[in-house]
Amino acid sequence: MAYQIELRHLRYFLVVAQELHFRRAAEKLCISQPGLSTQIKQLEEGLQLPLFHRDKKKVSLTAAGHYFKEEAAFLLNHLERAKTQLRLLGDGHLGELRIGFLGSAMQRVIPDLLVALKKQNPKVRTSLEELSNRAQIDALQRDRLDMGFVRLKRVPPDMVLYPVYRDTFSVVVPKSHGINAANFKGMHELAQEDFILFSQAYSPLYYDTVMSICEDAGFTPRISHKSVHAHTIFKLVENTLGIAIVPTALQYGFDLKVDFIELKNIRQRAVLSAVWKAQNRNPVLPPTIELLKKLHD
Amino acid sequence: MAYQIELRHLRYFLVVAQELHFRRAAEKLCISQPGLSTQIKQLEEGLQLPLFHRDKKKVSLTAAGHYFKEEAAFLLNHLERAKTQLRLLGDGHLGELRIGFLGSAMQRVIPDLLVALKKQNPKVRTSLEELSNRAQIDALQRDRLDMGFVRLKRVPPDMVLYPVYRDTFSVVVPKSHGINAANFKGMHELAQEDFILFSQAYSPLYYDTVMSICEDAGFTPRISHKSVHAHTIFKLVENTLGIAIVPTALQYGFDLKVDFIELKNIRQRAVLSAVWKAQNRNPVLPPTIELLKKLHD
DNA sequence: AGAATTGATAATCATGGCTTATCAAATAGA
DNA sequence: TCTATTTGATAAGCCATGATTATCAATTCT
Repeated sequence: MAYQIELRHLRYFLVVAQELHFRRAAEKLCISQPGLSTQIKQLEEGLQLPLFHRDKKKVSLTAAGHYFKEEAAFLLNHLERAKTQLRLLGDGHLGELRIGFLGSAMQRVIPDLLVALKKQNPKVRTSLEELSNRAQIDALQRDRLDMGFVRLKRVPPDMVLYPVYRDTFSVVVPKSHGINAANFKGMHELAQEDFILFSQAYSPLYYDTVMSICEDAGFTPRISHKSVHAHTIFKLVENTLGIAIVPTALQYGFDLKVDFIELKNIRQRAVLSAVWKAQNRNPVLPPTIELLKKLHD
Repeated sequence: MAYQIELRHLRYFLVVAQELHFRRAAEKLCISQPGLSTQIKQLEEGLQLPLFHRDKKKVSLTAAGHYFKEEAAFLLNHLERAKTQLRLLGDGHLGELRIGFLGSAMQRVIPDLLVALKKQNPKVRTSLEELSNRAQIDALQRDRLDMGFVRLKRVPPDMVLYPVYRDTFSVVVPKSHGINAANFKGMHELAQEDFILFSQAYSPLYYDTVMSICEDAGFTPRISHKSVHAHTIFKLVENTLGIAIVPTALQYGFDLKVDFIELKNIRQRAVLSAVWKAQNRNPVLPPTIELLKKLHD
């Protein structure tokens, strides 16, 4: 072991890795450039391999550097998080639970969970962030979230997926539309409509499921618009730019002039699942999972 | 923020937390007891809460101390793991990039990438495997591949799709065919031909795209044969069993008696994309992605 | 009480982190 | 091509601070 690595090294390294420029990085860190250079050199000596290519006036990360950047960021983030958890613990709280969710989980599942959690243990603090499926998985992987609420059927192997809410789908039509909940016969009636859907990148499972609904009805939908916001979709429907198929839960919480026709008789369901990392040691997580299972039962 | 926390603090703290005895811990750490005391005090100041009860001649952990012991151990262990990973990487053994690709990527994209990669970082080892779209996604999912080259427009949510090469399509006709590059008027001339295509299962996107090309020309193709190998397709064309539509790049690398008629004036393009798992931590991956983006620009 | 622990404090030493001054190499501009 | 500028690395010195020794107050044990 050449040199003992300290957090200072990681902090400095991260800034250099970001700036790819020693002088700018040094300025950002409020230290001198030579000081920074020696610290980075120490780090490289401690790891026994170079983290930067310094050839031809250009600084760039080596393969090892790229890898270590991830790890260093992870470590500092984890320490920061431990510190906030400690602060809460010191205040008598049990800790903080960082939750990510899709917009469509805000209608029922998330509020129910939060209320129950508050009731069971008032000393738990929660932070909420609306994120796409993809962003949630990413944030969980990096320990920026403790629990996500997604519409996916598979997650990385070190994560647990737990379905919490099976919803029906509903067709969303403008009030002026001839078809409504009373006279609706079946999806086949809608073969000629323009469809407005959530972007496939936002939720591939939703997209595939909607496709299979139409396929079951014997047609391929003509898609006129895509969006990642339910509100946008409803606005478009309201303005007769097409019809939509969305999880039924979305009918609450918006004040718009559209009709929902619930599709009770089709096989597809909109499944919302909780996800968390199996090895997450946040003390608030286990009671929350317990609670989820109890709410779901 | 009172004090900047360093790894030294964590290292010292862990020993004290284990021994619950400052003098013994100091001895174990080969430092003096007063030095250890001040360091622990600094740590507590940095976290803004006490980690030890020191009343009545007995040292014990506070609740916060218990929690922080876990976290500190985790952090140091994680850093150690990162270091050994890096050491392997330095030996060049972990520096392997496993690439999967469609046959049609072998003409340009893959060779270009490999040459550039070798040039930028000669210590990276690469392994290549020709696989179908589906097989590549599967292998990526199981961590058997680091990067794939596919013709797909969507991939699972934990993967990234990055288009790297937009190619035109070409009609492939036998030399003896009346129509050739010089007198070709448009796709509508080929409405009555038999078509030989790549299997739908091999590449759904290719299949759909060819269908849309014919649709745009006002006909539905009559399909006489399907195959998963370009070579087979060309052989069939050569023997006047039909004509084919394939990515233009395939005209290089085969020695066959067929003519390529490039379809420059249609809207469809054969897009080849790189795919990788977002959370893949192979250190060779990031510089490769960077390289791809630079090559593509 | 006296002896022997305990961890905290005080004063001092010295390692090493940081500074300024400077360099060689590469780049940009005229 | 020549100069001016910018890059990161090096050299020498300062000083902050981690660590040391000496000591203390408090507790426990005999």
